[in-house]
This record gives sequence, C-alpha cells and structure tokens, in this order.
Amino acid sequence: MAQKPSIPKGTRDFSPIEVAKRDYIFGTIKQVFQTFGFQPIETPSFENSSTLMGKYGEEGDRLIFKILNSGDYLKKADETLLTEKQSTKLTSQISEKALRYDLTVPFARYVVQHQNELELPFKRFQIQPVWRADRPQKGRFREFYQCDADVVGSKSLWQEIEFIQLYDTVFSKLGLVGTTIKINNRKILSGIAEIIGAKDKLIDFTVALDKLDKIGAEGVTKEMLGKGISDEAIEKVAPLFSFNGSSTEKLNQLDEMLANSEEGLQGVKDLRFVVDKIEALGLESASLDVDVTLARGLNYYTGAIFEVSAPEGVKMGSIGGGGRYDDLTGIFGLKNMSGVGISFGLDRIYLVLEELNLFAKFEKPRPEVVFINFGDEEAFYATKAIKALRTEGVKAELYPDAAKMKKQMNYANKREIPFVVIVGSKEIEANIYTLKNMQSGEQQECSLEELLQVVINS
RNA sequence: GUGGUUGUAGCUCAGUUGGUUAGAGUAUCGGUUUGUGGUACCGAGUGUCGCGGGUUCGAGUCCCGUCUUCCACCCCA
Repeated sequence: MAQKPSIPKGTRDFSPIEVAKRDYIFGTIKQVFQTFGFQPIETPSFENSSTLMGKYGEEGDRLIFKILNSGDYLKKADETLLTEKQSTKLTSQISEKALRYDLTVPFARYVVQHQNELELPFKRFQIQPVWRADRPQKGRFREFYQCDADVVGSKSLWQEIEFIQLYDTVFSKLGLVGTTIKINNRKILSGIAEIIGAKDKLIDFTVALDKLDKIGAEGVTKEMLGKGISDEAIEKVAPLFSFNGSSTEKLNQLDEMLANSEEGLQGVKDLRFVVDKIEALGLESASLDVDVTLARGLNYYTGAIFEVSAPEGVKMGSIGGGGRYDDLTGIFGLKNMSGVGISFGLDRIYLVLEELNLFAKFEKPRPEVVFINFGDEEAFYATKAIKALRTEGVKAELYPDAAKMKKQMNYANKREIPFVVIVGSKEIEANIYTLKNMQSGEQQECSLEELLQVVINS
C-alpha cells in the first residue's frame, strides 16, 4: 500500500525556477551586505535550549521547536511531572536542544563565545533558515529564511543611518519601489510610559499601541484599559492616536510631550539625529517614516526600532525589521556590548516581488545545448564535443538514453533548450555535427569550432 | 493556543434533492511519423473521492472526530 507523501505544515518544496528566484534575492542582499562591510558567519541549526528559551517572551518560548533527547529520554524524567502532565516543566527534562528561532540570539551567543577573537566593532551578516512552531498563514511559515546584518561593539547612531541606507539599497536593487521604513525609539516609548505613570506596564502599553493602524484608537484604548492602564493615563497619550505631520513636526510634538522624561527626551534626540541625516542624504526608493506606534514584540530592543512594510497595496506583514539592543549579550555574561541590527524576511520579499511581477525577466534554469543519443558509439563522439563546450562555459548535456528521437526532441522542447545537436553515423564519418536551432527550426552541418561559435554567440 | 475555511487522477477542476461501473481538460505513455520537437488526429493507463468512525437498503454527497490547505486573531519575518 503506497503511502501518500506529504511535507509538514508550514514547510515548502522549491522548484528549480523558485530556487533561481530565491538565489537572486539572496545574491542581491548578500552583495549589498558585503559592500556595506559585513562579513558572513553561520551558526548551527539547533542550539542548546537554554540559549534560546526565555529570550523571546512567553509566546516565543511556546513557538520554539524543541528537539527530543535521544535515547530513552523518559527514563530521566520526573515521575510526578509526567503523571501530572506538566508539559512545560517536563519539556526541560526531555529536551535539551531546540531549533533556532531567529538569528539574533545565536549571534549574541556567538559574540560572547568568540569575544577574544573578534575585532570590534564586529559587523556580521547571516543568511540561514529559522523555525517557528507557529500556525501558518499568508507570508507566515514554520521554516523560513532570515537575512540578518548586525553590528556589535558600537553605540554610534551612524550605524543606524547606515542600516536605513542598506534597506533602501537592497529594495532599490530588487526593483521594489515604495517601501516604507518605519522608525521609532524604544526610549520614547519608555518615556511615554513614564509620563503616564505606567512604566511597569511598558510591554502591555507598547503592544497595544502597536495595533493602532489595525484596530484604531478605540480598540487600542479598550486593550489598554483591559491591561489595567488608567483612563487618565490613556488621555495623556491620546494625541499619539492621531499623530501626523512631517517627521520634524512629530519630533517637536514629542519633545513637548516628553518634557519631564529624561529618557524620553534622549530617545527623541537620537531619533532626530538619524532622521535629519537621512533627510539630508536622501533615499533612492524607500521613504522613512517616524512611527511612534511602532513597538515590535521583541523585548530586547532598547534604542532605535525599525520595521519595513511593503509598498502600498500589497497585503503583507512586515518584510524586515530590527533595532538596537544594548544588552543582548549580558545574559550570556558579556556586559556593555551594544548592538544594532536588521533582518530581511526573504520569503515575504519573494511573495511581494511575485505579486508585483518583478521577477518577469526570469528564465527557467536550463542547458543551452542537448545532444541526441543514438547509442554508445554516437554518445562517445558527442561526449567529446560536450566536454569542449563545457570548457568554454556552455551548459551542455547528453540525453542519457538512446530513446526514440521524437522523445529526445520533445525533452529539448519542453525544457526550452535552444539548441539540439544530432550526431549519427553520418556525422561521425564526416567528423561534423548537425546543429538545430529549436526556435527557428533551422538546421546546419558544422565543425566543432563553428558549433561553439554559433552557440556562444546566440 | 482561538475562530472560520479547504481536500475528488501527477496538475486544474466538474460531479444534480444521497441512487448503477466517479468524469472533463491538461500532463504522461503508445501510434499516425523506425534521424527530427512545437500543431493535428487516433488510442491507453491512472483514483482506498485526505484519513477514521457513524447514519442509511445505498455516502464523493449527510453527521462526528482527525489531519491538511488557506484566512483572521494571538504573535511575528
């Protein structure tokens, strides 16, 4: 009984054409990373659970794929936990490894572990898959690629400016015009929370504020009330719900609102520095938008926060994000290592490029010439020519079986291979090749040199 | 984790108020054409109708469970 094959939910197979398109995006991002001075590293697909757990909040812990210990893993497990079905506690006993959830935390681990070998500031990029036990939906998978660039060992705001330029460069090169780079600063959010006396509820407050564009002022108010933030406090931040104007105007308003918060004012100052420089330098295809509601769930951010949204009209979650974290390595025992980084969501960028038809010029990967196979003697003769073609960098192949010619021609046709070479006893005898142009249908007899020339010049 | 949605041939999909042997297009293979593809014509094969249970004389069709798909929430790239 044949079993119907399937792949786990949230995972995908990639066909040759899809791989070609993905490689194009990878290549573009990689090349830009390198021109900005980043060096590649790679880390293992799975880490010790202790490295990952607790770094992404409670929700994050739930979404981490845990790897079962090998061997008789239940032997060491606590009987009581087992009978009481305490999954969370039991998990730490039967699983000591987990698939990485993002690239930032493994990078922090890497920095700490290799701190004595690194030249600071250290600029690294990393393009690898990550896994999340999430429920899939549009643009959300359980296995997907992240393309991260981070700098550690520098608090310079110039780094933040560079990242905005980096985003702009990548999206411009991909032909993705009209992206919006949203920027905010965690210190501003802290400052606001401080002003309204809800500092202890900073996370709840920011998560609620983050949903403004989705659920509106009313929804946000409702959610804040639900989290125990007072009416009075919400009234104080109400101006944020209808925040608009130019970046400078927004920043001026924030200065006023945060006059009594030292941290908040510092955030505005930092943000202003970055925004002013970007406005003076200009961007190619993206636009920068100061968005006070931008919060991002990850709680390790301490300074700037970035998020990139696709051009208007494309329904897709953010296609990139990042920010500054002052103490990500602290938990691994290395203090005072400020870092800032950004991430590209490759799979979502792919979907956006597809939707906007920006892959139009893509061709299926295929050889340029295929040699018809009439039998071993003919194949031997053909192989010599194929070797010569390959030496010249021409993608050439021999049809592996001496199948019916119709079948071989059909193969060339289906794969859109532009040239077919026919070699039978007639050709061998005259030491020539019959070259057929599949598009025009024209055929010519030629020497190896002529064949090379025609194919190369096509 | 919550709510909804989807599943029939390799692919895209029909399939009536439950009723005989579940169809079409496309793809595949063979032939018209033994050294010539794309077009045309002729022919062939293909399905545990997602899986498991139930109702019924009878289930692709109705009910329940489960998995999968897609969507929304939560969260996030």
